[in-house]
Amino acid sequence: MLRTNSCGELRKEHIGAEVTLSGWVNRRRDHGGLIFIDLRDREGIVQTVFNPEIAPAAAKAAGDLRSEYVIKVVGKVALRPAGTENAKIPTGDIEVIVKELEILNTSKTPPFYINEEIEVDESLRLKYRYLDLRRPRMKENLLLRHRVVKFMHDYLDARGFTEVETPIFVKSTPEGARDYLVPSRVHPGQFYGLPQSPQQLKQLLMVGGLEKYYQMARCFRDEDLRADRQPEHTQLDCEMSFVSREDVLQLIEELYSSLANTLKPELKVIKPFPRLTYADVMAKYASDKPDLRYGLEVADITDIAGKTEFKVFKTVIANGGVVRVINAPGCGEYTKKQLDELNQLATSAGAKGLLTISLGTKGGSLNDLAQDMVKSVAAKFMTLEQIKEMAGRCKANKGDLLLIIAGELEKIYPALDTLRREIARSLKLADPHVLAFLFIIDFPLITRSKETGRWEAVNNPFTHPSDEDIPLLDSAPDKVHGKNYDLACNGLEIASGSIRIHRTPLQRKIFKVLGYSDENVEKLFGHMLEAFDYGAPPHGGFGAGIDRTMMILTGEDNIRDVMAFPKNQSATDLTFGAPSPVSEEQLKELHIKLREE
RNA sequence: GGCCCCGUGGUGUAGCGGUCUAACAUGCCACCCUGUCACGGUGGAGAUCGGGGGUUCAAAUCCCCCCGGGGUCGCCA
Repeated sequence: MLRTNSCGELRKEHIGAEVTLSGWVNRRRDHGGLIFIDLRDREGIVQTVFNPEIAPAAAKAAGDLRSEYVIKVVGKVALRPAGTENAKIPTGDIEVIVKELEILNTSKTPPFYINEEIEVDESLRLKYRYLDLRRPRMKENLLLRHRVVKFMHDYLDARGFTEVETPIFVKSTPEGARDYLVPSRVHPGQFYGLPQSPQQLKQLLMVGGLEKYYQMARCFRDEDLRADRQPEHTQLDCEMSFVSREDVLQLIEELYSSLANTLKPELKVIKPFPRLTYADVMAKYASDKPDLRYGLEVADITDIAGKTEFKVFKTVIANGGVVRVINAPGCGEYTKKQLDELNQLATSAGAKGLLTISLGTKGGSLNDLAQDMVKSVAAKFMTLEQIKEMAGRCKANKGDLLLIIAGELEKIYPALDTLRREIARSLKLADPHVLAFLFIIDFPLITRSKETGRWEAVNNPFTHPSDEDIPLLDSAPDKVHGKNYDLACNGLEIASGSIRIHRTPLQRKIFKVLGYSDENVEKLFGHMLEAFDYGAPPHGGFGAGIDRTMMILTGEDNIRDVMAFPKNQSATDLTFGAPSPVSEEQLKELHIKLREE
């Protein structure tokens, strides 16, 4: 027997028990005579004591132990002598007096600390991921991830959902992201595509009468990586028949709030989740996934700006542009350098420039503000009254800093969003103990493509248009809203879904508006349309990102820290060294000849 | 592909033209140490400063190119 107990579970009630423990040497304190070994397993750490007077052989052997050796000890749980308790660890009241020691395996000195929470170069962590996983942070993240997924399974099972697996080798379509491809050995020159999501499959499951389906679905996208994006990620994929948007939103809200309350009770969830239309979030937060843990709302001051003598404003407005402001509270005394940095940030996010107006020093109210307290390159082109009016729009006070961006509406959103995040970050406005969920609804269904100038689906072509907007499909497709919805939290998009089209004529109509030829529709979506013809029920659902869910629950700002074996930014797996070349024989079997670049 | 940031003993950092024959902490090795818990003490090994080129009397330090890593835009639900 290798163990009777885990290291981490031992408490006062185990005193007197003879236990066998196995684990890793977390730390060794060799006093010459007495040797203390902190023994670590998944559940925690316990102090073991080697006393040459009690067990001479074991004590002698313990002198050779080094960090990360794997050992088995047999000993007795004892109360620690008075005054030597360690309040920092849960097992700190007791210790194990060792009688026998067996070294199960030795270890080389690890390339980085496992027993200390020190920031280590991430490439090194990824190369030795199996060592990184021993560290408390990664271990806790993976254990929590398991409980989150388990909670979702239980939650949905209790509500009558059935988990159905869908294939990983599916058909490649030109829609959406770039597909990962798998060459077919049996069919020369042909390829499978890996699913970007099981979208069509789950709709067909609804046609198949499953009614309530879910799956922990692996999704693949061959696009560049980001802090919250990996080439493969896991989605809680869910679909229901005979539901309205309201039913789906209720389910998501219940699932996420009970999940957070159960597994992370120390985090505060604001209920009910606010629902904002896409138009609202863009106007107030310049983002479709705003962090609502802080205000810093964007205000429109186009009208006031138009009355000033500031030429930049006049030109922008004359060209149909707008002027927006964000208040940076208490930043009125920012230095030239700090203002330059904000400017830099705004311009690199696509703004033509950033106008700052410093509202003097803290103390007193906006009414006390005098012209000579105002600092801005544009100060002489506007009256004190105009400045106060702008300040009032964004609830600014004396001592604050107005950040103003002028330009074409669509083009200034990124800069406003960037500034809002930056101010919140530097002022530490986002409470790490709050989960600020919100639903975004009433997205536009169809938009004009920037590159091709053609109409394209904002979400996917299966999203049901809002009933009242259906008549607009011919006259003004861009005015049509969809029955889709997003769940965002703390600045991340967490889930996304919609009520789908379930009748062929409407689906054909959408394809027509999107400019698909009849021939293409048959080729790409014929199987879907045919399925709808056989009594497809009304249905809708969502896909929720498990990895991003883990990010908000753990507070990690990088998706790699909630995955066991993630890829780095260049999509390589540093543990295995994938991707890698393959043999000529393998290529030949797949009928593949490499191209000269 | 564009922009920004980073690369110094095993690890984390300091040094930012000369006093660097590269410092500190920790880890590692040896010896000492019977109540520590980031144990303590003494001694020791360990770095061609990511690579290449250039500027200079002199480069870890300045410039250029390359490589690697991260963030971001494009791309992507």
